[in-house]
Amino acid sequence: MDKNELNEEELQIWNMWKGNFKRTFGRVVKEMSEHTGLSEGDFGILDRLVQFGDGKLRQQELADSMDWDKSRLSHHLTRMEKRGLVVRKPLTTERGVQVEITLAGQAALDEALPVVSSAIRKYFLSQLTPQDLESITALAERTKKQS
Amino acid sequence: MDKNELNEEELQIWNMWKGNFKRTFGRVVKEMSEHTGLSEGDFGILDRLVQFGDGKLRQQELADSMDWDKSRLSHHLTRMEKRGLVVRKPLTTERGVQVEITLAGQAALDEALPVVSSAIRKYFLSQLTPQDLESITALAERTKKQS
DNA sequence: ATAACATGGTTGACATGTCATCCTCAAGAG
DNA sequence: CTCTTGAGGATGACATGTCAACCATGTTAT
Repeated sequence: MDKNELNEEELQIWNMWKGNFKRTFGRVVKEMSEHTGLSEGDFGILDRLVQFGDGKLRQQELADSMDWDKSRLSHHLTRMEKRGLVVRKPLTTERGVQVEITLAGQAALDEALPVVSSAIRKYFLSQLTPQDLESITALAERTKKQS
Repeated sequence: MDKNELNEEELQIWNMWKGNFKRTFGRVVKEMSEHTGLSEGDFGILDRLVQFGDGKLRQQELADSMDWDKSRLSHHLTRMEKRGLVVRKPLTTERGVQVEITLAGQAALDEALPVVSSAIRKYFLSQLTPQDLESITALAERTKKQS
């Protein structure tokens, strides 16, 4: 048995797993962006601002919670600021930058939340069996611990 | 019960599923790109050229098999051609363009194949239980059939 | 034949991601 | 105090993705 190359079934599993994610995730993101004009990144940022910081967060904290590096976040915030979704203010107490959601940002988020929820239900949750739930949970645990 | 917003567990499932994919898939892609300089798109294109067309494919067929639109593929091929991985030639028999893998492209693919296989084993296949296999297969079937 | 339409591809503009580099400011080490 | 070091960000260059417009060439209807 060849240790290197994947056999047909192994390749199939990989391709099904990848294809399923891209299909489903793409549907959810597309439904949101078509209905609200927000991208996945936009939504993640706005959502964290209100969930974790009551509308404002330090830039570095935001980057950590998104699992983005500081450069990526900086670029994205620049674009979002230009669209009026957030503002950046220097911190007074310490070094760093405070990111705050604007009224327009809050409005966009409020509009997006139900769309996202229903899309996740329609394209993802509704397709899951109880077995799938177990599988997803356990697998996520396992890969999180990997090197 | 609120039909719109997701409850805590539903949100957890979505986030675990999404997080697991991005982590695992990212590890595989990163391992390949670090070892061979090929991106995910590069690899998919080169692999299909040899698997489905013995080294050459019509551009539109390639786009279909990648599930990419023609624009995306056109841009990507332009960059790959510049790096010497493929060449484009007008078809003589009919309208359209023939994409051919070059020697350099074949060499890059040969180098990448074992790296990709071992990365998929290490980060993905090795983490799967028999239950996971069933779950992945059945779920992929279900979502493929969705609207 | 010619007008309408579909197919196969390219292009430009812009959004998103990644990487390396640079800048500023703070905390310690000498 | 000066020198190094690291944290927090910004920036420029370039790769990747998306969308709409464009162009050329076949096909079909009238």
